[in-house]
Amino acid sequence: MASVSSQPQFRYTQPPSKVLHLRNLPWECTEEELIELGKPFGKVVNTKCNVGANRNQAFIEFADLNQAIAMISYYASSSEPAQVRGKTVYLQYSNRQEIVNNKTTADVAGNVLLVTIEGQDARLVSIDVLHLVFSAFGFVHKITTFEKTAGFQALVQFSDAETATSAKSALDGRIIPRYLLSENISPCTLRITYSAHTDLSVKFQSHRSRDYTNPYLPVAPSAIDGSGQFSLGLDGKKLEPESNVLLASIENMQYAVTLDVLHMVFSAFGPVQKIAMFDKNGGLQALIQYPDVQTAVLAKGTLEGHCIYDGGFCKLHLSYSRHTDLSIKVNNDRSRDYTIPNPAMVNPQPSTLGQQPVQAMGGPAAHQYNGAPYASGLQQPTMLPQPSGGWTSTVPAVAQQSMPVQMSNHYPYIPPSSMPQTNPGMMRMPGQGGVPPDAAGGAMPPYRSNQM
DNA sequence: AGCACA
Repeated sequence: MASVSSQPQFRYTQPPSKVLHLRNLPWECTEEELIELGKPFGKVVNTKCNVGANRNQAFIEFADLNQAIAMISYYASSSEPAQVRGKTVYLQYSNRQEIVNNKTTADVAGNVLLVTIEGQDARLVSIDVLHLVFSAFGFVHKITTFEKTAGFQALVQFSDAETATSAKSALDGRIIPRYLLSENISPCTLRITYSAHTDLSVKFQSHRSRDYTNPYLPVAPSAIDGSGQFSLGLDGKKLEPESNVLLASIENMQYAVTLDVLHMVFSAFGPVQKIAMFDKNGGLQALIQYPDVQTAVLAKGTLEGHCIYDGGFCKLHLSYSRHTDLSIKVNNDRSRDYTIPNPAMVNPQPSTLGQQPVQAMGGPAAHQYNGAPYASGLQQPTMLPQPSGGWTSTVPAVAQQSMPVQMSNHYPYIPPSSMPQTNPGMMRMPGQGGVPPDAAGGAMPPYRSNQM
């Protein structure tokens, strides 16, 4: 205990304490900055920053009460207010006598992040979008989401604290990129702290929790029944375990959808290995095989519910197939194995549908897909390294620009002349996971820091 | 801009 100043010449709303309460601090104010601020007045023995709902308050504890008084006194009569990074901070005695527990779990680095999604439509953010966002920093093992008083929250598990830290520092306080969300969803801010968890317990794959280390984990019973087919929508869905093979159903197929059209559409996300088309329940379905699950997830997340042609034609519904490797017996206009090295094996001539000439679409159709092509991240889109550039440069394959060369070799089917106001290469993606408008147009650097 | 504790 320090000797108490017996001179009440400075009366403030709070009785003196060697702990000072600061407010109006800039976000992400560091302990070092607090120490710098207090050092001229005495020995700072403890600090706590990021306090309060807005995390813009802090405490400084001096070794001696007189030092705290000196600081308060100084700024009470100074013409220059106390500042941190040019921002005026307001000081007063704390109503506590010491800083307790300077390090909370939220401050101790761990491999699991506690993410609070803030915003009007926070709970419309799907677990898939979160997965995509956090995968930019490393392999995401598990995600659980839940509703608390703090709002919509998620726990995101990485392999290690370093990866989690890079994600935290890049994403904390940023918004989820708009193009990952439906247009009518208002901006959602991420607030991130560390969780004390080290390994989340995920019993089922569901719209609320995922275990990406175990794609064949049973699907939650609650997610199975009643949900039937495609629940589209903005929030959780995806009832089946992820797979590298997608099952596509095409609704409202006013125009023929050919193998080549499917190949082009799905190649935007990664190499398509095999496609098999078949009729089911009077509609057309297709199985599309990628080399890896991540690519399929990306394609599904982006394409689900969207139409191949403008005007609501040929709407895609995607689910995960239980297949992992399709058996293509013969290459024809309904099925093809693109991995077969000898092109002579492939019959490029659709037999039932006349192949239409391809011009008329303002450049190669492939370019329409520049927004979501795969690129370097192809093999492991979740392994993109590199925290330093911020996630501007690290975000998933969605952001990559380069286009697979082979795209230009494919001939999208052009529907009959009655084709409505769009060319077939142009996907309309109004919904969640949609490619940003610029992306569809080809020129797009969506990962600007100012978009976060 | 007003006192910490997923």
